[in-house]
Amino acid sequence: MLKSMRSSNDHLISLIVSSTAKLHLRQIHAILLRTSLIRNSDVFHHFLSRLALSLVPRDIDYSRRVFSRRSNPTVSHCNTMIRAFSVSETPVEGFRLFRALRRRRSSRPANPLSSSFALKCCIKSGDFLGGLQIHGKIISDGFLSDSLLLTTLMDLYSTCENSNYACKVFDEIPKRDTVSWNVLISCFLRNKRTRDALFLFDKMVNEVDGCVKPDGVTCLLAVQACSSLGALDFGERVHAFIDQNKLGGALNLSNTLVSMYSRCGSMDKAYEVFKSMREKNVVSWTAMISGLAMNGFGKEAIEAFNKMLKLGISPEEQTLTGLLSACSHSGLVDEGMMFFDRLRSGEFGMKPNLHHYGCIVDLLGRARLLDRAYGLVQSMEMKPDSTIWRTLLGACRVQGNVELGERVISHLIELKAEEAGDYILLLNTYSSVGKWEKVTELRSLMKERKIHTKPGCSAIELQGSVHEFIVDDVLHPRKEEIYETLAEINQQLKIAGYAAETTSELHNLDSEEEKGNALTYHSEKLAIAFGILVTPPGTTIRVTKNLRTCVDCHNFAKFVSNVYDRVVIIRDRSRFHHFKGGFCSCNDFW
DNA sequence: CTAGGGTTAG
Repeated sequence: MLKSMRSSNDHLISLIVSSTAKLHLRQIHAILLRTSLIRNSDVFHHFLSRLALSLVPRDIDYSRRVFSRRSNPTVSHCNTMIRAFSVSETPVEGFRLFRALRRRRSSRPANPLSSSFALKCCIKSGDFLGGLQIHGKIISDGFLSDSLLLTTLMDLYSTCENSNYACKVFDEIPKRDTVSWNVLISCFLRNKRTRDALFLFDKMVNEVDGCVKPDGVTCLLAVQACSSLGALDFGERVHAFIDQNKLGGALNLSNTLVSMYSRCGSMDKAYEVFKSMREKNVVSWTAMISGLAMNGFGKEAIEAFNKMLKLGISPEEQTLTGLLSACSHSGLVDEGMMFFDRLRSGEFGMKPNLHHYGCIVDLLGRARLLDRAYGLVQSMEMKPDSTIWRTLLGACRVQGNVELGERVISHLIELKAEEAGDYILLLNTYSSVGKWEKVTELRSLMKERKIHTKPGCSAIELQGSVHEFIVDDVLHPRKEEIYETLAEINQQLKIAGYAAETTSELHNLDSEEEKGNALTYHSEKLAIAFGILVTPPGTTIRVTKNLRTCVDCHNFAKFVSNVYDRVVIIRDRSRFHHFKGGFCSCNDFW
């Protein structure tokens, strides 16, 4: 009798486990209620996890209802529910349930899975304090030996931007495996410790920690790190590692490679990877289109977009952002407006978002149609954000439109989103038309409001290691040689007709008094000088910069590319400048 | 009162 009952339960459970459709589960629910089999803890557990975790789309309300009707939920039942909340829109509920569970079972420690799922709830809801509480409970429950749990804990500190704590937890993990390493790498990546992330990758490759080896995820993270640093050599090394160890093939990894190569200014390599992919999705196409856009291949980006449509792949919002930015970067005004109109008509199944408007504002600004750009911003159905205004401000700066510039910055101030860079743009607008009294006025205002500029930072990669420079850098070990080289370069360039422009571009507020004689060295100049110093003649110099390159440095790079016969590639905040023989690929006005 | 947990694309 008992045996037959168990076998009928088994049958039922296998039925539950195999169902993913909501309707199906509802029918099963009805049967379970009618037969009272729902009371069976085992059956209930399987039913709940199916309903709460496997159902797509998820139905958290239904799950919550089912769960709350259970009179004596076990720890497993609660865990399932906490886990369901951790991936729901209301993760706070999961944390609440965790606390209720612990109160109820005060005599015995909860099982480590409860803490794990509750941690995920805190991570999702950004509840750092709740996470800290759980950390305390992990200690008091004696779960510090649970490597998986500690890995989740690291992720908590990672999302709370506390990479030092994440490191501490990492050191305490008794058995570190590839995933723990990956979480630390992803932590460094999220917290702008990109070089540390690459350092860890190297350590893993060299098998510093026993037999822990990089896997596909490690490589994906490393490629992302290279992408944000613009470290092409390192990226190629990681790519080679992927091929050698047969870790490639996954769609997300290939997509990341495409993006990395294009963000490192190597469109050939990006296309090579793209072409070799057996399967491509929207993300692949978007990566390719955005890459082409960034590198100034506007026509090719449009071609790629049309081909994607032809293949029946529907674009996403980011695809359109890439396409429209391609049009603006390459000065394809008519094409850009045409795509924008099609977008607005609803042809692509979406409405223009802020990024799309931003691209068009940029497009119109570059085409010197400032009034039209301003009109468009005012006609937007959503509230323009600071980026939109900032784009417009950039256009004002290029065209020396003081009036509109002032109006735009008042919008930014109204949004309480004005940044130091915005004041600099306005400052440069004033100085470009010679309004010096306004410049002085604005400067004292900035001093008064204690507005500090973000330091420019440039990076250059040499033999796989990345060297970073800030304005007037004095930290680099070879600073003497670098400054000597820079002085020599300046002399050479002067002969060729280069004149440093010290009046209209003032990134550094405090440099006014020094301006003229000893001029400030922007980080990109230092990086370029370093490149000239340490690489053999003819080597391409690749520099990555966090801000927008100023007119003077842009000019400087042009001359260097000619006088020293080098290809210089600068990655700006949003795009690439390829300098060769005294010219730049960009069609900006300078 | 066993089951069940951690990282990852544009």
